[in-house]
Amino acid sequence: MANNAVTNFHANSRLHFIGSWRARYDVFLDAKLAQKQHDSATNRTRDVASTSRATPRTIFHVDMDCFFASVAMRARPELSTETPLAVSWGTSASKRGEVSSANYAARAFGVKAGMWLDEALRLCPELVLAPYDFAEYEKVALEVYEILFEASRGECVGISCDEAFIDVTSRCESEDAVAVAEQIRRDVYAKTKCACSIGIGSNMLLARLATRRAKPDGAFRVEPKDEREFIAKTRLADLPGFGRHAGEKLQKSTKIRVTDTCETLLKVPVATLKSALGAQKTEKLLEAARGIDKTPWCVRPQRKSIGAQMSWGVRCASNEVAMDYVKQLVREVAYRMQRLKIRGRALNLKLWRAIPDVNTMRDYQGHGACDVLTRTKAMRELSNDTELIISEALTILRELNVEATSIRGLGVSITKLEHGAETATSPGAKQPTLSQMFAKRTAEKATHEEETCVLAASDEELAETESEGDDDVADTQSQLTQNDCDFTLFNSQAEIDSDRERSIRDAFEAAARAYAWQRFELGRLKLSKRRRDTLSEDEYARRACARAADVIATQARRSYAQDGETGLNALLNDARALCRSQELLHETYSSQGAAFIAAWLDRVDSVGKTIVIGSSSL
DNA sequence: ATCCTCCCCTAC
DNA sequence: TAAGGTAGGGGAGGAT
Repeated sequence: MANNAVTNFHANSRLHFIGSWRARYDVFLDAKLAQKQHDSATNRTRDVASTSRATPRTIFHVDMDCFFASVAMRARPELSTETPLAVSWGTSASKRGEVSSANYAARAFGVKAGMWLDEALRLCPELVLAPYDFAEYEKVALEVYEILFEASRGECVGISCDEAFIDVTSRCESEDAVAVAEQIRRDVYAKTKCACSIGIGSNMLLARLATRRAKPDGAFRVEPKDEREFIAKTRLADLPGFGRHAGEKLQKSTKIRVTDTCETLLKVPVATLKSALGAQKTEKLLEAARGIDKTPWCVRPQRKSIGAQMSWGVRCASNEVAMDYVKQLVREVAYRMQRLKIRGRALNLKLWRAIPDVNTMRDYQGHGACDVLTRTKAMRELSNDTELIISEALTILRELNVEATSIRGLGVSITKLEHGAETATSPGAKQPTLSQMFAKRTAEKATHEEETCVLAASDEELAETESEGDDDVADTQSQLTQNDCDFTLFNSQAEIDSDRERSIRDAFEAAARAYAWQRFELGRLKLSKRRRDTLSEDEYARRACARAADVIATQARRSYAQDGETGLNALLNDARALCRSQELLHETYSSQGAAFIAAWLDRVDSVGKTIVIGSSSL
């Protein structure tokens, strides 16, 4: 049971969404930069990835105001802006969980992000709670990025789903910076119904600090003549990179508090700071305290590591279970590497080991008090091959020699990466067929079908023929519930044990829907012309889904008959890959389709993991 | 000297 | 106590 919680959490967690933002954004960036190269044939080529800025620039720091809460608000048009609302995993009944984001009405009651829900409800009993909606955050974020790219002609550095820097130096030679910022803010609001704030400064640091003054829903510029004064009065806690531990160390050795200003810090002997914080950190801190920021401007930084970890609900009854967790993590990482065409040379295993006798039984699912161990190993070869990485990872796990029952979390990450390399060709790598599948979007002509992916039924298989008559309509209709299709993938109980049937059916249902939507939206999934004319678009899409599910069910049965469990797992991997590939298709899809597919992706993802982990820990 | 490993710290 | 993921940078100290 605990494993279900793990996998569901993993796919639905706010931290996972935030942490994996870069990967989603990269897909968008690639499309953007490719388009830009195309533009440069007609326009003048511009330096997209310039690495440093010596001269003063005009930098905007664009930050969405209480992003998750704003997105939640637009889904609830009946609420006035005066209604306090918070996004949280918990409900007002359970009062468990933390506030992830609170709108400004809620903040007026003292409700803040990070606060426990029971406290938030005590401060503000009428607080409206909204669930996470990751698909929607992604959609809004990319809409905002679209605007920022436009406004800055591609000079946009994405920080997260709700935050970015843009360089508008050249544009602000002829236009007033604040006016430009206000225009961007209006554009963002018009497109997304979400407010953002913009800080303006001569470098990224000053722009970021300016945003603090701009919020909420405003713009603020640090004028060049005011920079000295501005930074001098800035609190140390506001400087980026200056966290809790740095604050404590500083206070211990210098009596300076994080609430003191940069001005104060500069009076401290440099040697004192260095012994407390280290040379590099001191250097950076002192630069920041003078308003200097030498961070390179890089629109598309190269990824240096890629990994996945789990430290929630991890409980291992035996070594085999621990090995299964590791295998599952490696599959996730290898899959991402294959999709991104990245290979690596070094493997890092991270393991949370419970500290004996410390709060041991108090945990429900959390990792509790732990030592965190990490081990690095050079891999036999530059690779992104699932099996190779699994064997290397299991070697490390064995060498760490940790009692399985004390393991509270595991992580796998790959470093020393090489980009753009060819993908592993070993048997495990079925996914490339999917990249082939979706590479076609950008391909000049829509030649289809070297698709060997199990789920990728040919269009012919999916297409209904004109000759199918009204009987078929009735047939299909009988399979439809009021709002949805009925996806029966496994008809016989004997085909698969009933415990797992439900999960697998769920996964394939989601996969089938995603698949059908892709085809539908690409205009390649066709019902008969007559039917298309008589059905509403919604109804048409539903039938198309039902049709696709049917074909996939047949394939699933065939695959199970042929390869048993192995065949099913391969199918599940494909299902996950298929749904994930929606990330590649944002530009092609309608927003409705993209949102649907994103939701199904989550389901396939979690069901897929549940099955693999669950089956091996039975 | 320089690199590497195993941490620690930070941001979002 | 509590949905504790992903990624980057740096330091100490050992290996080369």
